[in-house]
Amino acid sequence: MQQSDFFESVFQVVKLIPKGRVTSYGAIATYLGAKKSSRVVGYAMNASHTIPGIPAHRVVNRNGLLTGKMHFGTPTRMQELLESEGVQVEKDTIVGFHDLFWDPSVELAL
DNA sequence: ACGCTGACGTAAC
DNA sequence: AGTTACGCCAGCG
Repeated sequence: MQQSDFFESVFQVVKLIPKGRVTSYGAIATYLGAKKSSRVVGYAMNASHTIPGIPAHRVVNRNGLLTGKMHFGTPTRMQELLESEGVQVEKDTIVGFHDLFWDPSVELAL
């Protein structure tokens, strides 16, 4: 495997996201020290389809919007998974996103 | 081999 | 306050 060091790092962080918590692409990018590469983080998620154990549904954009929901096979799959973990989702947006936000640069820094 | 696009985010206008 | 442009990197036409 070893897609790219950046991809690999992203996958590691995503896999560390606790159940019932969510994070943003930018948060991961910033944690990796490349906040400008937030786009690449999202792109890494796309590659996560080829790798098992990547809860990509726990990763949303800065607005808490399920931008990648359409990539889960069904447009509602991502929302279903989040709600299944206790995350309230309304209109494809995570309710209380700021409260459920899991920042790797903070959580992993401890 | 070259260029466009794409699960984002920040800055500028 | 809303819209447009740019940066980043890899996959695909």
